[in-house]
Amino acid sequence: MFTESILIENLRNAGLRLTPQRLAICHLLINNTEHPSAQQIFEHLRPQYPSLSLTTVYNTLEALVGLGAIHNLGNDVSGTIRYDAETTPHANLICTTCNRIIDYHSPHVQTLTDEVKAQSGYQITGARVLYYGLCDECQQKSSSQP
Amino acid sequence: MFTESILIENLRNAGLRLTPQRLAICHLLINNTEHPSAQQIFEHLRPQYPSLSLTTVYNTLEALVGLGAIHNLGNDVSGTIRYDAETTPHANLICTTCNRIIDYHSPHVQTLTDEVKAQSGYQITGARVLYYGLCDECQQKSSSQP
DNA sequence: ATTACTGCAAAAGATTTGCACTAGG
DNA sequence: CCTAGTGCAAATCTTTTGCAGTAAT
Repeated sequence: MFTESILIENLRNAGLRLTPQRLAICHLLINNTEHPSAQQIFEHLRPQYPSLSLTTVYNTLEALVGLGAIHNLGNDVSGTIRYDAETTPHANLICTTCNRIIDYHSPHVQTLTDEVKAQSGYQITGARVLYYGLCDECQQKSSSQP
Repeated sequence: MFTESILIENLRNAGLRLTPQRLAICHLLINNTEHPSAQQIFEHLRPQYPSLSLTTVYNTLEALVGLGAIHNLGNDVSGTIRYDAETTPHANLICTTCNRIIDYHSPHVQTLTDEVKAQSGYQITGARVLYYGLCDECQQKSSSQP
C-alpha cells in the first residue's frame, strides 16, 4: 500500500482520530529522512498549517511512539529528542558536528537484539543503537581548515 | 592500580586540577553501578560535601566525558541524562518501569562497532547501545498485580 | 451527540551561563 | 601568583500540563 502511509494505518487501527494535523505529521515523517525533532517538524509544517501547535506535534509523536509506529532516538548532540520512522532493527549514525542522523543497516543489530531478548531476562520493548562521530562532509570541512 | 581510580588518572594526565569535588565524583562513579544522573550524584555526595554544587557536578561530568573516561548514555525514561563509568563496548538495559540501568556485555557489540567503523565512512567517536524493557523484578511485580 | 483532539498559556525539569570568589598547582 | 574551578542565581531550552473551545466519528 503506497497511497496510504503505514503510520496513518497505525492510527486508524488503534482507533485514533485522523485529524489534518496528524495526517500532515505522518506525511512528513514518511517523506523526510532527517530524523526530525518535534520543533523541526513544527517548523516544516507551520507554513502550510499556520494554526498547528507544537503541543499537537508532541501529542502525535507520543501517540505514534506508543503504537510502535515510530521510534524515539533519544537526545541528539544538542539535547533534543529525534524521531525515526524506520522501525526495523538498525543503527543510527549521528554527526557530532552537523547533528545529522542517518540510518545504518547491519544484520549484526538483529543478531545482538535476538541475543539480548533471549539472554538478558528483560522483556525488551525497544532499542536504540547509536554511533556518534564525524560524517564524511564534516570530516572534509575540518581537514581543509586546520 | 587499585589505589587510584582510573578516572583520577585521566584528569591528572589531562592537566586538570584534582579538586576535592572532582575526586569525590570520580570515587562515586567508580563505586556505584547505578549509572547515576548528575542530580543523583549530587544527592549522594551532598551529605558529605555540603558545599558541593550541581554546577560542579555537571562541569566534572562534562570534563570526564570529554576525556572519554566515562560515557553519556543519553536520556533515561524520565528524560534525564545518565552516565556510565564502564567504557568498554557493551550494551545497557534500561527498565522502563523502575528506570534502573544495567550493563550487558556481548561480543556482538564489538563486532557491530568494528563494522560501523570500517564501513560507515564516519569517524566514530562514541556509541550508545541501549535496550528498553521490563527488568526481572518489574516483570514479577506487574504479573502479580493484574 | 460524544468525547478525543487542538491550541494557547503557563509550568515543570534539566542543563547552561555569567560572574565574583576561592584554591590547586 | 595565576588562572582554572567553584557555587550561586538567573537564564535557556525542551517537554509537559491544564483547560476551554473545536471537530472527527
